[in-house]
Amino acid sequence: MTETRFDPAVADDRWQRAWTDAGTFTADSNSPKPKSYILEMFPYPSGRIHMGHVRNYTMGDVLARYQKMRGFEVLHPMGWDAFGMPAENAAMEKGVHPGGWTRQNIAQMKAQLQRIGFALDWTREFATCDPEYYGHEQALFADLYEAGLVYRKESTVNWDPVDMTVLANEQVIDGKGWRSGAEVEKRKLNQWFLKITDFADDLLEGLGSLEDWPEKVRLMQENWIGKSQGLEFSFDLSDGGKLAVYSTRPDTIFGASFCAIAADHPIAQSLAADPEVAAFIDQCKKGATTAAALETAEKLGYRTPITAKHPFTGADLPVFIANFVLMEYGTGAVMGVPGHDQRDFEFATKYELPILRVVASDPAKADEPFKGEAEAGDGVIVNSDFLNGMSVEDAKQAVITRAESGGWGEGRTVWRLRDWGVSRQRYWGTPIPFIHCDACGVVPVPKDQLPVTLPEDVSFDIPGNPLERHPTWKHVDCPKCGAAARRETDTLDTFVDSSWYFLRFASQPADRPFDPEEVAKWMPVQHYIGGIEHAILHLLYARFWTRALAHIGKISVAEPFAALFTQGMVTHETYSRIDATRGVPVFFGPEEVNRSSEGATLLADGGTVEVGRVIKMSKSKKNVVDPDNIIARHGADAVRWFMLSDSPPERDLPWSDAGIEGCARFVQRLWRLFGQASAGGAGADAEYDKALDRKLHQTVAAVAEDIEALSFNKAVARIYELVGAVEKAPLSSTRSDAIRKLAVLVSPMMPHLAEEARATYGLGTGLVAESAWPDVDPALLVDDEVTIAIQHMGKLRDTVTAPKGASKDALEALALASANLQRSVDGAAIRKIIVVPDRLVNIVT
RNA sequence: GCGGGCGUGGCGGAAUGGUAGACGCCGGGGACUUAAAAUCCCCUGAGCUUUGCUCGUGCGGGUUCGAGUCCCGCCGCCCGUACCA
Repeated sequence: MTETRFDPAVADDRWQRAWTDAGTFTADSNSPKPKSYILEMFPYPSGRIHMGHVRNYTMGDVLARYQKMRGFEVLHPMGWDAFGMPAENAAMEKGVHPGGWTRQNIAQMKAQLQRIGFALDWTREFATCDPEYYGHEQALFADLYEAGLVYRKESTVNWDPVDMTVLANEQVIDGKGWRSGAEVEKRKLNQWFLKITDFADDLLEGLGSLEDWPEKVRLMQENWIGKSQGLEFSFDLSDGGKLAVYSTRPDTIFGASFCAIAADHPIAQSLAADPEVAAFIDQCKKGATTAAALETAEKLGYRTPITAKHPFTGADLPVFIANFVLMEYGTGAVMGVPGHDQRDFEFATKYELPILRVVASDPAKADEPFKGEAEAGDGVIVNSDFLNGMSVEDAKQAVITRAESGGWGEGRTVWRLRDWGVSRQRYWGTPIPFIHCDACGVVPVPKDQLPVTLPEDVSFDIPGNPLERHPTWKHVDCPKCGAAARRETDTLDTFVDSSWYFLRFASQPADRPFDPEEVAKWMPVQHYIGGIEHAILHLLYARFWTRALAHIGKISVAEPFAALFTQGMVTHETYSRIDATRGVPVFFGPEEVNRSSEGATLLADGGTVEVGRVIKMSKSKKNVVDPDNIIARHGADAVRWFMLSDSPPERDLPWSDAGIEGCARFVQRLWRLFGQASAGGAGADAEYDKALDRKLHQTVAAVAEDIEALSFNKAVARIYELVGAVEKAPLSSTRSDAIRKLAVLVSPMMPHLAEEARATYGLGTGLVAESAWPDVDPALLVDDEVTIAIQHMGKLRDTVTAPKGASKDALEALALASANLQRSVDGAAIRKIIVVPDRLVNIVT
């Protein structure tokens, strides 16, 4: 046979059409087969598919194709998380409509995904900006309102005083508005909230059932929900009033040396007649609202004339207004224990307040000075009257008991988790379906009037919410009394859109968000794959929506995702030069640079550029590789193979040209091997090659195991080994059989190559994508012989071959017969011999 | 600041507490070729007094017959931190 090359430019398109024509990946909910729902986090349509998407969807694709070969009816859908800020930014910068921009991006990205040959059921595609989708979302939101899970309250936002608009945290840079450069202020707005805290206990409990979630994600969610037992109690104030505080560390109450209240605490407000106090309160309003900004900002306080009486010692503690205390948490006031809380320590140091030790590593160290920081750890209570000698836990209980019997406080379970603020003062999102009437108050839009659609005629030439300033959109009649009323102009957080999309993929009736019976057939998602950056918010919100919908009887599953996998990023080295005049680095893209093993030069002028760290691909660092170019050059299968090779899927994957070229070479190497399928083997028993057959069966079993564990890099390594072994094996029927099965084995990763090889070389009938995974003969999985390590004092001295399952005595004898071992032992008395069957013998002298 | 994770050759990585470096990339040598590409074969952690020995999994301790793996304390980097998605 003349040697040919595999041509992905022809084959990729041919097989993508064949799968579409055959409806290979269209999920049938009425199939009698067991169901498997494979889902990757749907993309935001930013414009182009990037390598991170390719990696994410390749992993899901391998699973989907593999599961299909294992006899499952697979649902593997794709859609678009299409609302969000980038569309509005594009509208501002380019003068386009967010909807048009988004639709164009979707069309482009869909075509890109199709060129990679993903086994997706495109019949279920939708975008969250489809009025049909967000209309159903509005109906669900109204249902949750009816169930008492939606309410309104004041909360703080970032306010740009120049642009007169709310800023997202991302739009606040170093405490300033990204466009205006003005110092950001905190401002209060009346906003919509979802009662996720009603489900705090359920969401925490539920983590225990998520055995196939990464331990780290469960831990992060547990800490985020943050259940803790503490004490709420009141101080008697010098002005005759009371100050309620909450503490998770009542055990340290004897260490309290001050109290601190939030700037918008009623007591602070009551003192605001004093211009100094008013000025301080104003100062506290400066800055952004993020936890990181609040926690790292310099601790500032204003000492009020009021003092608080310590409930045990009777000491008068100064009361401060402080910028690090938030009205939203607990009671908006805290007791300051500088010795055992880092924030309090910094505050006390600045304002020269006593720093008392009430916890020590042991009672003898009750007077040990602090080493420049608070000690938040465990220990024994000291300097604390009746608590002395107790553990931290016992002391907490003792204080709570004493407060409750004394009637001045009580134990309370509190959660770190806060209710979910879903209001956004933006255009490109789901309109919140409510109407404000002066007479009737807040009235939901009747369901037969849904969807509340976004107006098309909006402008983005000035900052702020276009819905707010639209001439007619918000002016409506009250559905209840018919009087003139105002439509809500806030839209929903886009995390709401992504909190139930997996249900809509499973079932898409026109008149309802989903059909519970159809949903029950597919849910929960068997494998959910996406980035670790979603470990908390998206995954917690989706879990909450699922539980909330179950709570109001819409569905019967409690947890949406049976198994979760968080994949790493695709990274690339950076190329830069320092701009001589401005002193800042100027970055260059990989296509502008000639990279050799010694370094890199700029194609434009031949001068050297600095090769920087390997970091996440980003436009600003220009270290982006476009999947389209790579697919055009090497074909989809080489890219897919690269995405799965080398790096474990949960870790970052550094992109390299050498790597993708190696993958493209391997595709051709396999193609050549597939061409040898009919060489030599006539099927006679004499041609049976047991060693090769064993390798084949072991590899099939191991690759299946690796895919199921999503250890794609190990599956890839196994396949390399098998390919090497088949290439080296003499011609035989076993070898031909191995080649045919190899095409099936690699097909989840390299589906186009597998189909083309089967069709060209007659390796089987029908589509590989619709074939069964090869069977494994368990008898061939076990080796007859094993290599035994011979150690002296834990150091390797020799290896010997022994029959599998050899007795301890036999292995001991083999070890002692080793000349290398004897030389090392050098006649010393043997104290002990450790034998690990089929593994090693360790001689201890 | 707080919560979580990661750290192994030149590079990506493999390794139920049991032979550290499988597999791939890069690099070196060779075969084939008029030549190149492609392909194939061999070598490739460091060092040494090289039948073999010593060192070596971010740093410092510890547990163990035996530690990349378990424990304690550090360092560095990454993710999240509630209005980026």
